[in-house]
Amino acid sequence: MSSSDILKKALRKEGLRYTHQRQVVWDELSGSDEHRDAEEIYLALYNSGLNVSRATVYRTIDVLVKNNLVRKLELGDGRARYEHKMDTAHHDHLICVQCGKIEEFMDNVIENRQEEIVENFGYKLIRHIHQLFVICDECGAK
Amino acid sequence: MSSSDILKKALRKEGLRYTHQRQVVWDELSGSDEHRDAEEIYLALYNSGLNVSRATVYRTIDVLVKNNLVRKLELGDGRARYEHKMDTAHHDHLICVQCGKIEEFMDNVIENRQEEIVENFGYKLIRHIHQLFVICDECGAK
DNA sequence: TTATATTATGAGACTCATTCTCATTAATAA
DNA sequence: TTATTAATGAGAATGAGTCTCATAATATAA
Repeated sequence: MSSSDILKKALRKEGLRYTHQRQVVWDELSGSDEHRDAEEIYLALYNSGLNVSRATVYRTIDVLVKNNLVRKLELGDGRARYEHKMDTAHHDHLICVQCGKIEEFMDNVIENRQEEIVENFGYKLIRHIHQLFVICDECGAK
Repeated sequence: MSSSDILKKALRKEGLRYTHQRQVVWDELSGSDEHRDAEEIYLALYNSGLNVSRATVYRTIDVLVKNNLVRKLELGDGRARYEHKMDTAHHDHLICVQCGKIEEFMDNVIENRQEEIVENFGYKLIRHIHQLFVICDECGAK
């Protein structure tokens, strides 16, 4: 299924219209594995001559997040980062506190433990945030 | 060691002055096990007739966080919550996505796994955020 | 204690990411 | 096509948090 088919399907499911702006925002996100904030997405489009307003970038990202095409990362620095979820398995993140580099990790032991913990409380797990703030090899070498 | 001795010690270590405002902000935080935001702290003081400015509440909390007397929680909703760290062991949080209730958990298996993961990357773990967003028993019962 | 030096506070201006408003434009339905 | 309705753009508004600077309070020296 092509990038535009995926988007169209999600929009149809939500009863939303397929627009040029929504496509280019989705293209920008799905075409990179970086973890960028909304302004970076906006500027990348702007610098490609694609004038999508900031408001529309934010609105489109919201739609993509709601439909599970994009993941929103809150790192606690006031700017949310976004990553597409095409062909990607679930993972969490390591963030270097010095250089800001973001790596991904996934650990089944932890995933299972989480479920057990929540179960013991008698609760239901909806989602989780697990971020390991580190000093990466390059920054630590100095 | 009394609440004010703890504060005085931290301030002395930082070369900061011991003031009435810093004491009442610390009293407010250390006297409750809730997870409140800066505005709630400010209002609690205000309603007790203690007029500490918002700026000073923020500045004092920063000092307390830096000195490990208070922990800052970023839940991704744009408002940081704070909890005191007096007589408390390390723990992470469960947050009900419906009612906002916050519970604490701690799991050694997960703690150890984190260390191993970071080690495998050749990185050094500085701190972590682990939040389980759930539907709690009360909200799930409906 | 009293004077002096220096830090802390308060009030409100400011910042910055994000959301909202509303007139205009574009996509879908008829 | 046209009519209907949703989406967009521009910039105003919001809101948590930070900054400024004149004034007040604390620590230091005498």
